[in-house]
Amino acid sequence: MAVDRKKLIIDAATKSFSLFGYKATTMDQVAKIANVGKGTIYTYYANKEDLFKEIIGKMIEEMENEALAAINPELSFSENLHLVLYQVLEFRREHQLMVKLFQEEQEMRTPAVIEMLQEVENAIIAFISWRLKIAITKGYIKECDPQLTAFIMLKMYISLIVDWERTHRPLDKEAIAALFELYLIKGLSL
Amino acid sequence: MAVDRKKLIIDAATKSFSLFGYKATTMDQVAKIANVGKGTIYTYYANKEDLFKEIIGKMIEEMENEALAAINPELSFSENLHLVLYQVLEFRREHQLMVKLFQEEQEMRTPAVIEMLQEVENAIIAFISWRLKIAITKGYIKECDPQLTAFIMLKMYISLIVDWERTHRPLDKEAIAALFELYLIKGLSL
DNA sequence: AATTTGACCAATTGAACAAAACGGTCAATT
DNA sequence: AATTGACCGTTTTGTTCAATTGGTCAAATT
Repeated sequence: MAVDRKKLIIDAATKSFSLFGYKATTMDQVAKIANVGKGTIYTYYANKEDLFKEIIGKMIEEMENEALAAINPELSFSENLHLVLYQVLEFRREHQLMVKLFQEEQEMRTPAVIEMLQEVENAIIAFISWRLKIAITKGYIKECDPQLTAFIMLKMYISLIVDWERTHRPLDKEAIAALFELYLIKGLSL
Repeated sequence: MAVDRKKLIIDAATKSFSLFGYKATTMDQVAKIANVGKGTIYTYYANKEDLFKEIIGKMIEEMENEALAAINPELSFSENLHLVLYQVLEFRREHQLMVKLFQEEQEMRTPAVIEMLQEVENAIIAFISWRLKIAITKGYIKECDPQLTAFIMLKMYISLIVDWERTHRPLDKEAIAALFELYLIKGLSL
């Protein structure tokens, strides 16, 4: 085997999507960066969106691995929850492709991008939901709908980090952990 | 005094903003509906945005009154919190002007509309924050930053009602109250 | 004299058209 | 059998220009 053209294509597309976003990435460009004829791309992927899906899929896998790696069995459930969610949002903030896609979602509303980001959100919720089920079984937390609870947790976390920072000074990692513990785990009642 | 031209203008503008949104409402149209020369509008308001601001201000007042009216002193703090937030979101859902503005915000991203909706959100948060301060003083709930807590409450509430409904079957009023109580007041810890 | 008005102005918008760029195909090439 | 890029129909982009817009102000009205 001389060169793995499929890998060349994925690498080229990942680079271009990260640099220019989905819409601004052309198949000609991907072919050129990959040093491959445009037709070759279509022997591996049915269309542009299909290529995009594969790359997002790999990114989700990567994110899940990082989230799993963040879990520390020696710490409490709520501390781990914080670590995982923080890891996820850091991933969102640091990975060029992710940053570019969020930008494109709210600036250009590219349908394919909106769809894929929903996919990413679903994957995150599924991951948290999975950990919640374990926590409930082991009796670490109350009975609750894991799906809905994971949804609320992610939304609250995003609110605390992304939305709050839009109009106020950012909260540091410890402050977020404390707030999350207060609001969701302990509750406001005395 | 023959006719209150200022009131004619406000009524006309409110009607037009509610029917067509901010961008699609022209000053000529407002003048025509109000049966007033266009120049007259500019004796009361410096520009279109100024007129818009006045109308949003009146709407916020109306919303605050309805929120206050929803409070029932015989019920617990958390029940009242639910009533107020539910009232606010019902207002958002039912008032034609509000509906139109949310539509315009996400479809056309009109800057003046985005700015005013931020103003509305601030007013809601200020209102909840005020009630929270009272609750803390009276010892109904734990010490916490009222501003930040109100922010989180509104965001969580919007998540439960608006965002959740986008991909799942809607939660009824009682379910939302129970979830709000579970997540924010009691907490997930055993 | 004070208030109200709509013709008027500069700036913005959007319809219409042409040109360029796009995703995807496939006959020719390796 | 695998790879390619010229080619095709469609979509997007750039450009023009007339119509519309927010805002002004001299004239008309009270």
